[in-house]
Amino acid sequence: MQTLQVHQETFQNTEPRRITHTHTHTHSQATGLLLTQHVHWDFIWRPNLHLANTTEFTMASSELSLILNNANANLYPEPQHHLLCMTRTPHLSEINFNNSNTMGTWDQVNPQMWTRQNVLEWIGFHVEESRFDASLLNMNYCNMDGLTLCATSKETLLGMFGQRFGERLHQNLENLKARYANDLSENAVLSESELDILENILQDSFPFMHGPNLGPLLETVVVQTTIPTDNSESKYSYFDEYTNQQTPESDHGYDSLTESFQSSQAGSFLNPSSPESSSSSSDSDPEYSEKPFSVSSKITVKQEPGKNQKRGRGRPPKPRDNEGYEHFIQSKKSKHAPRGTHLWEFIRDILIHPEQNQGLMKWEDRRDGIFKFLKSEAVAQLWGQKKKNSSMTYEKLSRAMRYYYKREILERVDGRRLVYKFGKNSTGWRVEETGY
DNA sequence: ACCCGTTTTCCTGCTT
DNA sequence: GAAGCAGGAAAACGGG
Repeated sequence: MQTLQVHQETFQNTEPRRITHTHTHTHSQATGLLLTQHVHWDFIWRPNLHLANTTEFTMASSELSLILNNANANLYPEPQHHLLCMTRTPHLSEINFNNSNTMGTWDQVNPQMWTRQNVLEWIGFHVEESRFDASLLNMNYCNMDGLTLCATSKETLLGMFGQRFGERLHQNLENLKARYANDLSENAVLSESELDILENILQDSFPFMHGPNLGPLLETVVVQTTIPTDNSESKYSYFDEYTNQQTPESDHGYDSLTESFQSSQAGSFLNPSSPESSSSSSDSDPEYSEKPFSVSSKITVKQEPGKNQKRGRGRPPKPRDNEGYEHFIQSKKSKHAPRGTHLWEFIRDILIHPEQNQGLMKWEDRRDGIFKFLKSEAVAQLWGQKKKNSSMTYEKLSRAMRYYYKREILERVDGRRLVYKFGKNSTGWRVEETGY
């Protein structure tokens, strides 16, 4: 058995090609050698801070948009950068360095090593393959890492994903597990080429970081570990992790709307009828959500003053400060930027989950798709939150709504304030489509 | 670089 | 008068 150590200095070195590794020989029954990347958590979630351009933002404050983002991630899967997929403990030999497989990274990785994003992509792949109605998915059940997934019994999977889709997932998972079953003790040593590739990945991942800057951020060690194959061995239990997550503080100073969503998030958004949903799902962005521990409960970002400043027509340019993290986010997302949820989809999703929307909107006529804004400004705020636009108002939102008339996504409802109707070009709201 | 689709912003006039 | 509606105009912005 060999233990390989890549020291922290490796990443402080301005010349990463000098990565060194040492071998120590020990007798061990360990089944594998894992490359563990400890990325400091402040780095992981600080970008979220920057993204949240709201007056006041708490980690738990934007639940609806976060949940919707999760839903988006499922509907429009976004390929993740290698390193961000590696925040748990992937086996180096299992990393798809080419990333050319259209199936996604998960296909090249032992399911036990999957990140939550990998699990999402895997589920998304099967949704596509089986033409399963993704709107029936409970996103909370999709938000688990590979270790937890592998530790989940068939019965539980069936319960989570339904008989047919659950069966399919279970079958495929078993196949994938079997594929990697004999491979765990192999590739314990990094070859020079693998080290080169690792260097490249690190460089790609932190293009704005150079040599010494990487040091404080990355602390990479290679550890010898046994991969648990049993439920009881699973250290990072999905259920433990989420049920132990702290509840949002009540005095965070966010608006009442958000509070109402905080209090309503115990259930699943996409599948509100699911009984044992206990996930908080407060991970705003799956890419940065691989944190094994809770983070501080409140983060406040002050908004710039001067909102009443007179300005010209049209949309002002977005602020371009903080190039560092911003650039990282932009470059990472630009590869395959997801098609964001459209406004009408956002509205629809609020409507089809009435127990989650806390009286923001209601159906006037469910069959005909007629609905009404009950808290118009609150909905606008929420929409703005989703679009990282703290100055969204109902007036602006309604203008966008009116543009839908022409495209027949919405139809006019004359004489009734705050009332709209879904048009023939909208989908996903009908009882036949949602199942409830 | 340019086009296109989808907003976002601002505005005027009208209706409830 | 306030809130909302209607829709023109211009601009932002991401994707192709």
